[in-house]
Amino acid sequence: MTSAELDPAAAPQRLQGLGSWLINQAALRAARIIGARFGEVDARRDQYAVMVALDALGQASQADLGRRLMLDRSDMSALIDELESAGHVVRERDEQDRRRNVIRLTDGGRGRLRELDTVVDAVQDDLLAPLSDAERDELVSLLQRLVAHHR
Amino acid sequence: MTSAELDPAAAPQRLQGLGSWLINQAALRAARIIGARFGEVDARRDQYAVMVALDALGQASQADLGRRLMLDRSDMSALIDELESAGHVVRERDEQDRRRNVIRLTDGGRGRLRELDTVVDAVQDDLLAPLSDAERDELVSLLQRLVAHHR
DNA sequence: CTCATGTCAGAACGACTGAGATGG
DNA sequence: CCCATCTCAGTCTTTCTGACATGA
Repeated sequence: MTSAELDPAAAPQRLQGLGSWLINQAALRAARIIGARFGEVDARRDQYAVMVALDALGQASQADLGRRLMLDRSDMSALIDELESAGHVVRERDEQDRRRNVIRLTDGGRGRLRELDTVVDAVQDDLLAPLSDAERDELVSLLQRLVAHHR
Repeated sequence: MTSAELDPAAAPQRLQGLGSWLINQAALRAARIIGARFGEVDARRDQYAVMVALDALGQASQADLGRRLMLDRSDMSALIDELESAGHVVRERDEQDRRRNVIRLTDGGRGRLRELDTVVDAVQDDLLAPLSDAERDELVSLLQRLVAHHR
């Protein structure tokens, strides 16, 4: 009998052994931590994801960003609007394929990204606090395979 | 260079190494699978969680259920309403503490729970498909510790 | 007076849907 | 013609807030 079983207000074992339930609970915790830390600097997770992708790719169309980040095209419009009016990205028509908007990070956007990177580091440390470095790698590896499988 | 790096529409490595992002992506996948499977039998995840908790505890107040399952007590009202009108639970005033509602599973509710258990098994197999049994245990164990730490 | 409980209305957020305009 | 991209308006779902009445 472990001490966990003695917790007077714990979820039932049957749920705690369920991957689907645990993943949802973990995501709930992650969302709260992210919401708190990102809220302090007036940012959101999806904005950060877009900027990371743009930093890695150099440039991308909105549809491409949506596919890579699993964000809907319709939500991407408003998202890019925000980043553009904040001066973090520029949006230009692609002259090779004039349906596309080419999105690129501005210098200001790169600065903002570095700022958010420190926030993300803090989120990671907070969220994964109970795990050792090796365990964090293990968790990341397992989740990578799980996510990669469901696409 | 692994094959994953060659995926033409993959999220950037920087995001894929982020526990918080991966957990959210995994939760998104889980939500879709759960939504699909539970939708087929006209059920939802939170209804299942409540019934599992009641089956384990015998009975519980709404506030207690909310604390154990991380559901807001304001949302618990409508949730219990649904389960009650479906005949899966009964809601009675606690005569020892008349602020509380005592919730208990009905026989019909226990039958419904067994039905949903088979759905949950299918969800687990689908969601955790790419992982071996040992890896599933490892993932569950890591997530348990992560969730337990953030309460 | 305080705190906990249950109920309610509504806000906030994220994910999604359908339609239209433009262009390859 | 068909298909992809972007935009817009709006829905659906889950989570959360604030308020209130009741009662320990």
